[in-house]
Amino acid sequence: MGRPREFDPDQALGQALEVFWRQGYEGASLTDLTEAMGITRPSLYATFGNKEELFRKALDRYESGVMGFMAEAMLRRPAREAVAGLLYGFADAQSGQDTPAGCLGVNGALACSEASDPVRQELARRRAAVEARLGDRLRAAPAGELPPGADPDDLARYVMAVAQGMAVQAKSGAGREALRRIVATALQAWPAG
Amino acid sequence: MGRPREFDPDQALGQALEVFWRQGYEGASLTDLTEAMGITRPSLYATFGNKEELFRKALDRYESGVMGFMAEAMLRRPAREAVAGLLYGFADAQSGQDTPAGCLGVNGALACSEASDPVRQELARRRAAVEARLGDRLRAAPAGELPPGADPDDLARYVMAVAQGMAVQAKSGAGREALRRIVATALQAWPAG
DNA sequence: CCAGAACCATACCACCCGGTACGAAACCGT
DNA sequence: ACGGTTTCGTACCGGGTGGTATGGTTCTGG
Repeated sequence: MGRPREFDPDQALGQALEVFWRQGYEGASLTDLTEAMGITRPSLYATFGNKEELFRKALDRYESGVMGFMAEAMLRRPAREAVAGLLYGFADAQSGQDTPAGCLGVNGALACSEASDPVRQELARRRAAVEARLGDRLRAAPAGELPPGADPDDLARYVMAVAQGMAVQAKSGAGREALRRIVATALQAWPAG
Repeated sequence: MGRPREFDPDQALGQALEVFWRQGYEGASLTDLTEAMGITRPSLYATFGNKEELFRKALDRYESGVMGFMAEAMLRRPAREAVAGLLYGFADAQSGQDTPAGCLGVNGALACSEASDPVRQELARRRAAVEARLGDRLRAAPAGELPPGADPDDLARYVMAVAQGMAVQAKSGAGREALRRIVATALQAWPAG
């Protein structure tokens, strides 16, 4: 019972995700968020808790939506195809025409003040989780699928570094074609293509 | 004539650089800056203009100091050695024990609010300048020094992406050894090593 | 020894931040 | 139609932001 809410929480969360994606965690003010979501401040707090919880929920949605391609890409074989699928997927996700440039996780990872340290640590944790998943995937690959003498964890770290570097460039204006060329060059480190 | 200032502007600028490096442009408040510099607000404004000009001066100092190794590294031959020198130099600069983790330029490049858009654009411009310099260096290399079929601009973009990716990881806690392994893996994309 | 100039320190400005108290409005069960 | 409950809208809170006005202090040139 009681007065029904006049907005769709899912759609509002989507708008919040876009604002966070474009402006980062600290760069997105409550005014920016509520205006984009079409919601008043108290409604935001009643529905999503506070700014940090709203960000975490937006992050969940980002991972399960925008980054949803990862699960499938990880399964590809041989291992080089999985890596290629991941990198090209990242490149496309960071350069979508209807989405902000760059990566939500990377954008929020660097700056700014130390007040948002919990958020930064959460983002670092999630990035580390992806890196670990990739390391597991590569470690499970049949002998011969990896570059000779390469360590799976080193490869995973390298792939993540390329992805994060692309995120920086995308945020600075690099287009999809430029990112895809980076991926193609990066894959040269993986012979037997 | 007049009362002499009681601080050394060069040393104060060095302290400001460290604060900007660690906390980013927006993350560094005037209180943080003045406390680290041992200076009052009006002294800062009288000596350096305003926060943005102070940041630009810190950036100049960063490029000529911390990034000073680039000029020498660019001259190495063959071209692969120049790239290796750059990447290992970046890795070390981003993981110094007495300096903040990560890269001043990358830290400020991503977040946060759009109020600091001029600063972001300036940083993007400087990064593009480095990329262009590297592209010129590679384009001038004798035939055969580059990977077969590789475009110099693509290579330059790739190298910058790896460097920026390392900056993200360094800011997230990656140590010097981890960064150096990324460089070693990245150089696998450049055969004939 | 004094006048003018430069610097230092305090205290303040308007503005924006994340977060909330409170009353009015809209709904449901009875 | 009415009481209870939930949401909405406004207006506000303390605190921090970048930036500055003002007055006292310390120096140099004459």
